[in-house]
Amino acid sequence: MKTSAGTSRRLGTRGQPEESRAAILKAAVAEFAEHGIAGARTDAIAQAAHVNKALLYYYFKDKDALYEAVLDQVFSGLRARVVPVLESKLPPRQKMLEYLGAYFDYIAANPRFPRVVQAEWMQSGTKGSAHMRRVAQEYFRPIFEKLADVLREGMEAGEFRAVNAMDFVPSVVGVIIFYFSAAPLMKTLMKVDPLSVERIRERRAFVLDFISAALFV
Amino acid sequence: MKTSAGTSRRLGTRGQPEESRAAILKAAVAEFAEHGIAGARTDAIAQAAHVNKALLYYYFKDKDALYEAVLDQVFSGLRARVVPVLESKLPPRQKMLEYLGAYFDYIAANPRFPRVVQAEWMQSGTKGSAHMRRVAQEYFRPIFEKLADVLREGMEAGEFRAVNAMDFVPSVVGVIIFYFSAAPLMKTLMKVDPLSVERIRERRAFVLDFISAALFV
DNA sequence: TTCATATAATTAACCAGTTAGTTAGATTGT
DNA sequence: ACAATCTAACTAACTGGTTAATTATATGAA
Repeated sequence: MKTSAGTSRRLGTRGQPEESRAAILKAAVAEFAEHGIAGARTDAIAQAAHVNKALLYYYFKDKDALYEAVLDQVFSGLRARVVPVLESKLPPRQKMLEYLGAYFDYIAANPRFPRVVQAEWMQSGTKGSAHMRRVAQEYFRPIFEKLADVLREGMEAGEFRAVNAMDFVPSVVGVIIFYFSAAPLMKTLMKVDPLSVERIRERRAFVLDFISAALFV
Repeated sequence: MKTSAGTSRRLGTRGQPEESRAAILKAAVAEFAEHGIAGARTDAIAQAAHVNKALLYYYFKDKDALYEAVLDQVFSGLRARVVPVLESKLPPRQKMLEYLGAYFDYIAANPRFPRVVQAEWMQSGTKGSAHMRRVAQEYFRPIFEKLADVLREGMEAGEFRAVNAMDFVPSVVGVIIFYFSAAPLMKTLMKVDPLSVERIRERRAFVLDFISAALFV
């Protein structure tokens, strides 16, 4: 139900186009996460989505555009969860905790997302790729700046230790994200499943405590 | 090709085989770091090493074996720096600080290494790839266990807060590594060069302080 | 109600460019 | 001479992307 009022467009459609598109996107997230941008195979995506490969190119311009759509889905979801918290009127300490929790929960609910992002980090070495810059501008900059505000506020209130946002923010992201992208490796190293429900609950508590201890006075 | 006049270092004739091998390996590190394992091009490696592509296959079985050699170089270097510290007789607090510093310095001196590793994380999604397990066994397990010992010791001495090694270790790695793999993105976001010498010095101080605050009582 | 028509959705088959890996031989120090 | 080192040229397989045809549905005139 997405035909909005106004000019009724003539839809001589069969099947559910939205379903196909969504299936493709979902399969693409998995494939890109698992093999990276260069390693992802369009045939594999089509097969996983139970769809002919040409349909990928019917809905998306090319592999790159499909990857871009994947990035948008991942980051718009993150933004939707996290920005409301940062724009709320909580005191800095609690706002930070809420932010950390929201971020963690989003990643925990979608453990393959970090890998999609890592694939993007990878994309081009020293200089940033084309849509890395776009993603940075559209998603990261606003979040980063709001987060820097919270830090400033907390430091002025004497509740936070003195930290540089340029140091603090990537550290937090690293702590949250790295655990999940390293999970397969950890699985081979320990007996415990790093992604079991209890483990994730423990991990969440640890992350909040760890960063609290590092940031709060 | 560089069949130029003059005495430009012409590897390729029967000069130093070790030099050729080393040149290939160095070029491979850069290429794998920049494009990941699937994105790396053997032609590009050969060209960067000023060597015929067939020579890669003279020294290394195939692309995969070359990547394995790259992994070994990266991780044996890390181990060489870090294990002596962990086996020294320092008190836990100082041993931990030494370890963090050594780790950080190794990565800072080779900022592309994290990307090589990320490429490996990526390699296979849920289950670990063949040589990820090997790397884990050969390099990570011993380091991890020694580190867990330090933690236990420090906690028993009442110098460390109560932390689970399974939580603490990947968090530390994440903090150290992520900054470098995110550097290209940060460069587009801030005015400061995240890899300048002063910035790296600042970053080092931050990391030590950040983790100290999070771990020490 | 019926039926031709337009068009969205979907596919099988194909193609051109790329890439890992090979082969057959050349070069060089000893 | 001869083996270690190195290369130009080649190939088999793969992969992103295209094309031409096909199916299903809505629309509207008769």
